Amino acid sequence: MDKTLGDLHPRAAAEVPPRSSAKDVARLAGVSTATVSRALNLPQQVDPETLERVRHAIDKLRYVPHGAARALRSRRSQMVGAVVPSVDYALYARTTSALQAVLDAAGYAMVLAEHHYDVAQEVRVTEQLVRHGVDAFVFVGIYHDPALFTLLASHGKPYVLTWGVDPMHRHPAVGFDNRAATYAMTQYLIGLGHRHFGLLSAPVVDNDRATERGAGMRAALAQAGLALDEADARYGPIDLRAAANLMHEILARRPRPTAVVGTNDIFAVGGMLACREAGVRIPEDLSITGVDNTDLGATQTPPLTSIRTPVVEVGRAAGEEVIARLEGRPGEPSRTLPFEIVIRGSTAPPPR
Amino acid sequence: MDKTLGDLHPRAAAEVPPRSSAKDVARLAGVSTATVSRALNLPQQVDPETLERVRHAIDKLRYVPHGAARALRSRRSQMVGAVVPSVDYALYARTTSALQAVLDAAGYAMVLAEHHYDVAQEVRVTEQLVRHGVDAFVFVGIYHDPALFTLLASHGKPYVLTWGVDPMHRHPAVGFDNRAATYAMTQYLIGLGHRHFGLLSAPVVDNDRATERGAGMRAALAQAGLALDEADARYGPIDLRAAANLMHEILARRPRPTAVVGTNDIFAVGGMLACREAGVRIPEDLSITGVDNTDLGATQTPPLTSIRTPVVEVGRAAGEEVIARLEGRPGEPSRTLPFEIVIRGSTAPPPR
DNA sequence: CTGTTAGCGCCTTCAT
DNA sequence: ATGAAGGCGCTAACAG
Repeated sequence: MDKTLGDLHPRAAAEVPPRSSAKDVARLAGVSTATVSRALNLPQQVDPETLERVRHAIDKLRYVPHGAARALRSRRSQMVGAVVPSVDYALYARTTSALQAVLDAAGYAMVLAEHHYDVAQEVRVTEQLVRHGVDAFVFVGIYHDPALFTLLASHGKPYVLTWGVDPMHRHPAVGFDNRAATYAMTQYLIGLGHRHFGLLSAPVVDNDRATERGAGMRAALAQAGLALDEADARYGPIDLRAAANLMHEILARRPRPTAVVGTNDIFAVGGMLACREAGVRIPEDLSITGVDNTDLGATQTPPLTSIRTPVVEVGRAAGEEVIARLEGRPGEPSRTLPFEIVIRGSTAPPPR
Repeated sequence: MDKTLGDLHPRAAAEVPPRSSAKDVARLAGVSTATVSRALNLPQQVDPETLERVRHAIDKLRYVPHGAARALRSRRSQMVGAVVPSVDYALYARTTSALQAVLDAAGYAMVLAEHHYDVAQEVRVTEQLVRHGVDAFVFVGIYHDPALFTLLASHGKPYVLTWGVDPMHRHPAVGFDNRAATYAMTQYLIGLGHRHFGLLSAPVVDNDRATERGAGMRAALAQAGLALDEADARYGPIDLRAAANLMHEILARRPRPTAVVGTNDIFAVGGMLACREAGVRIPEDLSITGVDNTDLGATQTPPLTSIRTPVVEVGRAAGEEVIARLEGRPGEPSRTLPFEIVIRGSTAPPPR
């Protein structure tokens, strides 16, 4: 029917009945707007009978409080900004999801922004979120542009850093020790007999996770009297194909490393791809390891040795910490969560 | 130093200097707040010299406009709600990321909420976002609780549905034809000679993607005079281990299907895991296919035959559509984007 | 327990 | 090109 079809097109905002306000609810319930506000925010202070009348009016009018007005008056928007490099990396998505669940349960909305590993962009999007009125922030990583902290301080916004530990304890942080993770992994590889290592990493500039993970590997090597030849290290974007291409360069080295550490599972699996293409057998010819213990790594043939990092717990704990600060409770200055090596089929003693 | 350390603790909000307002900027620049507002929103109407003075004052005071006040006054918050089942599914994360980029470029903030495949929860979180003042919405999927549309209509919020097509054109939608995707895939398998099929799917209740993908498979079978025995179909959560367990049940069937269609790559890879565990060879003994063409599937041994769905394009287009509606432009009533079968090593003619 | 009152910070006529 | 003034919807302070 034409009439029906005509009705389907999105209507201009002007044609929509104006949304009802606290005043409308007050009128219908025969109370003042102050009582409506109290019914919503401090129901225990309202006479049960009045409360009932107000609630009925709210339902009838489909009243939903105007968040901006509330935020303006109460100086709290009940929104938290989550600023992450990219949710394309599955593990940041998991942390973000856990954070979202905690915030939602406490009545906070989560505003998400990405900066694609660009510290300047990170400051920019954070200022956008300040502009939009978010009350507090969660960031990924420990290192950030000093301008970011200036911005946060000048607006008095609480924040929590995640996915790392702040050695100086200058900022509240919830995370794990990235350096210790690759340190442990490298020690394990050394224990298997490996002496010649390669590294597949994200660019370390402005990226403390990558920096620390590389440092952990180098520290373990140094402790065993070994060293990483920079010619055996490759840096590139977190992308399977890019990682595979870098791995081909490592495979071309002579002598060739017998163990390659990826700073996360994407690099490691990209490396495995290159090995398949080049006919290099894992783990007989070459051992390879990742970090973050993704499904991607665990389902490879052979399955990838990796490190289970507590990404979900980080998101959850970050949510708790940021809410604590928002509600005036002190919160932990920092929380360091445990990781765990998961040994699978991609590692073995070196050939010969 | 103790003094320094003492300074590291998060300060209570009260100790923070009050953020500067347009009034402060006006005073410093020697103009009225109206001019400050114009300098920000209609700079071409302001004398260049005055503009310069105002901008200088803004920088000096680190002034950031108060979004809530602006939203209250202008009745637009410049925030868009993205309501997705879960960003844990990597593909929704990619769509969300693309959406975020488009919104950010246009000055909109993205508020993210998840509902974990619960339609009632979807209405609940959407109302939360309305409460927080978002101007418009993007949802995943075509089917939703009618109460959701009532809510949106009663608040006059524009919205766009994604990841599917609305056959009735009742709602603006940006997506692809899920049914056609599995239809094409099943036809391809039939062409290889398969006659006995299994299905690994998400629960279809309230999930149009799963429903349509299952329907596409059944339609292709019917067209070839075949049918899916419901005893060869299994439904469960989008989770590798869960999918593997369901696949073990299918593998126990006698006679056993020679081809199993997963409604996405997680199910298919979970299925491959079970086959490895059971010693069933792919593709010699059994063919298996996914949908969404993830890295997870592409890197398996053998690599998974799948369907490249335009998940990034969907996010981008949804952003454009929702912005168009927000800015009063009409926008397309719906956009259907193409998909593409990607044939890899997990499919072959049936045994014997 | 409830009503009255006074803004929160900004944008937007209406004047000038 | 700029200023003065009112009010968006709500909550906090103060009465009663």
